[in-house]
Amino acid sequence: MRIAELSRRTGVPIPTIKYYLREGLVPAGERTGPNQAQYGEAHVKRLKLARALVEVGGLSIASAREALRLMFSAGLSELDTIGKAQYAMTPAREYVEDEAWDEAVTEVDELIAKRGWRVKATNPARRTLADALATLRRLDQDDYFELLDSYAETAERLADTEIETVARRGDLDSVAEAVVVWTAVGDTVVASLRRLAQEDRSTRLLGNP
Amino acid sequence: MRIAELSRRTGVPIPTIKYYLREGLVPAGERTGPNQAQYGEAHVKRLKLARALVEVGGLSIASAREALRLMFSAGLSELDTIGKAQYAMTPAREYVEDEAWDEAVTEVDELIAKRGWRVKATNPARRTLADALATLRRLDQDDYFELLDSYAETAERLADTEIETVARRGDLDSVAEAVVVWTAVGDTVVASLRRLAQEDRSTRLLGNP
DNA sequence: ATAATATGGATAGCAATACTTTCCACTATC
DNA sequence: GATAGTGGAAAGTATTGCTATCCATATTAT
Repeated sequence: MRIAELSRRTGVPIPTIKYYLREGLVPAGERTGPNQAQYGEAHVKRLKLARALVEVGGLSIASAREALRLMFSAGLSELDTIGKAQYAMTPAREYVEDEAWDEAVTEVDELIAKRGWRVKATNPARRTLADALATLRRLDQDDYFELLDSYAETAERLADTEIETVARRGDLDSVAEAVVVWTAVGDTVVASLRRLAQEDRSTRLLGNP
Repeated sequence: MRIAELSRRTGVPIPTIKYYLREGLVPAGERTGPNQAQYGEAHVKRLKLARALVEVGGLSIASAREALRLMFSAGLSELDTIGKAQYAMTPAREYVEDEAWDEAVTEVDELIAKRGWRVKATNPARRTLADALATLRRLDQDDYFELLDSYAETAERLADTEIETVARRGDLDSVAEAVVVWTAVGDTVVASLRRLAQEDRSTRLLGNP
């Protein structure tokens, strides 16, 4: 198929497809002439995937490219896949390293130790979490820390179900795809459900019957 | 205090403070002369809060302004507060209304009904969730829907703990502040914990001991 | 066969966002 | 009285994520 059909099949405008090709989110088609190329089902799939990461997952073009590149590079085990997906999906941020930050880092380390989680020191979620906790501290919202444990337990529950589902896949490419999709879109799913449950709970507790 | 101290106390550069004042994220100081104004502790707090929403919560300036405006406008009950916080924090998106979308909307409605959640039809999380589910469908990742229920249960658990903590606050302004902070920063906390737990679970299941 | 349309690829343009910079008349402080 | 800081307005800037325009060639329609 040529670019027009690729566009029709995915709903992505042609100029945007060209842009994604330039940016390496989607691999080039097979050249058949000076200004002709063929795209296949793999391109359709990849394009949909790229769009999902950018639109629903909120990843930047650069992060999405990195995530896709890592996922579908050869020689990765399932284990690598998950770690690298996370790495690619965490945008770089600068952290204010004040007292609140030091305490938050300690808190994260303690939580991980207490839970017995095996997490590499390089996992960027450590810093992201520390940053969020430090922010809460700076806003004098320290009492949220009581909830951390129940949050962690909840996260375990989620991870258990997810890993189980992902591991059920056959080939590595399916695992890779599932991990990428799941990590990115899953955040949105969890966040939305949390908001819905919050409205329900607050209505029950505070609202009229 | 004047702007330099406000900047020192919060770590926000003076030009950025001026920008936030222009954009209405922070109320103007009390004027004492043609080019002089006084800021107080309330300004420090508000500025920190605004920064947290933008930096950690990832809200746009416009969303942050809206969230802050709604939170601290008079005449709101705790209940209004939570609903409006969510509304302000969900950025507007366009949805592709195809078959996958219709099915996803039905799925969301069914889930809410099954759970017995009392959620207004206007809650934007409905659409966000439907969009995410439709995306999964379009990527042929339908088997994730088996997990939805366990996700929903997890979300309930989170919401229970959160509402309990927030409701414990004394005055409405504290509730408002907690809700705003919690909704925005909480997403990041949950997402980070989920990633850490994922790494742990995948290491256990797939990795070497 | 030829006219209209489409293609791939390169380059440039554009709108939105989140700041920064520059000015300026004035104020505070050393 | 010199120097630095202030509030406020306006213009400038860097980045991001597309769009639009060109153009030589290909494909398709007539």
